[in-house]
Amino acid sequence: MRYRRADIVDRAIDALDAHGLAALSMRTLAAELDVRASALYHHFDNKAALLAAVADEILRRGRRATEIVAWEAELRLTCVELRDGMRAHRDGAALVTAVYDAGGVREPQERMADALRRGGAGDDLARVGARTLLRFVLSHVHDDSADFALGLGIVLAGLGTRVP
Amino acid sequence: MRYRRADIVDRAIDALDAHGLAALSMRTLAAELDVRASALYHHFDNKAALLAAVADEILRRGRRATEIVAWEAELRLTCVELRDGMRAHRDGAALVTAVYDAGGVREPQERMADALRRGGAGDDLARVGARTLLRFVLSHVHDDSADFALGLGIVLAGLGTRVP
DNA sequence: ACCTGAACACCGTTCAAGT
DNA sequence: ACCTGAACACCGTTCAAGT
Repeated sequence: MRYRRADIVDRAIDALDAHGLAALSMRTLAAELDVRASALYHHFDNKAALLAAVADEILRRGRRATEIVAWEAELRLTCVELRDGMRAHRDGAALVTAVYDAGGVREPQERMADALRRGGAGDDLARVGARTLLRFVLSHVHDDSADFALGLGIVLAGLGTRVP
Repeated sequence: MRYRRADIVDRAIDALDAHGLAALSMRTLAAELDVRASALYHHFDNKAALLAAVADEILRRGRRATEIVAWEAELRLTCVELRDGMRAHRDGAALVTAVYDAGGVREPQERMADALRRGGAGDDLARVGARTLLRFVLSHVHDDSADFALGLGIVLAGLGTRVP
């Protein structure tokens, strides 16, 4: 069989759902594709690059069409969308967090910073607020939904005391 | 040489400072102690147990005597202490986060929940607020101090809108 | 363009045996 | 009580060679 990058990413997401992140090695993924591990290096520089592509695809699939609403509602919706996207796959949060920590998946954070600026926040507040929200989501993915909503409300209320 | 658990934990912290978490394998640590890797399994069940002991020791060393103060100041101090403890060692944050995610190092979170309850928060708010703060600290360890203080102020202000 | 085969330099963990 | 020696079943990555 001959594959393209997208085929490998698709299969990696399947493997993630089936066996989890700890079991997603270059060798096991290659075996699922009935190929040697070394073949994957034709498509990706290394494992980190492969995981980054997988994280991007997971978040892309989780994204819904977003209407322009009041900044707080938009931020809340973005956070819920992110959480849902990650929860749709086994170890999705662990994977996205690893890639985020390595400098990837910056788009959601920029989207939230834009929303804050549209709401009247200055550059520093928009930047720090967006990062705080993004990290809140990453670290609370596995809380139950009530706790997540309560914690998110706390952070948004804190932002509300500082956005005009 | 014959060692005790504490000797191994001390050497692991030295190795962490010198070479980082990624380089801290059972084999490299054993080599620094001039011992085989298998000897470490006499002292710890597995690598996760060893890392948990290292994380506890890092946080214990980072803890300063805390006076009883107003709940917000106490929370702020606790967060700064945690951050300082982790920043004192290379990959300290990555290590403590890994252990926290595995269910370890619950004491700081309990301390913050107590502070919130003393401040008048209900059980749910104390629990979620403490977790939100703990995770804020874990995920902002490497921000510069101004950004950390600003973000922490946001979360504390949010709590302030809910604690009587 | 995409893949194989073989190798290199590692891992965590187990366990009988030594002192 | 603490450690060795040897093994088992893995890793990520490289690279010449094949089609």
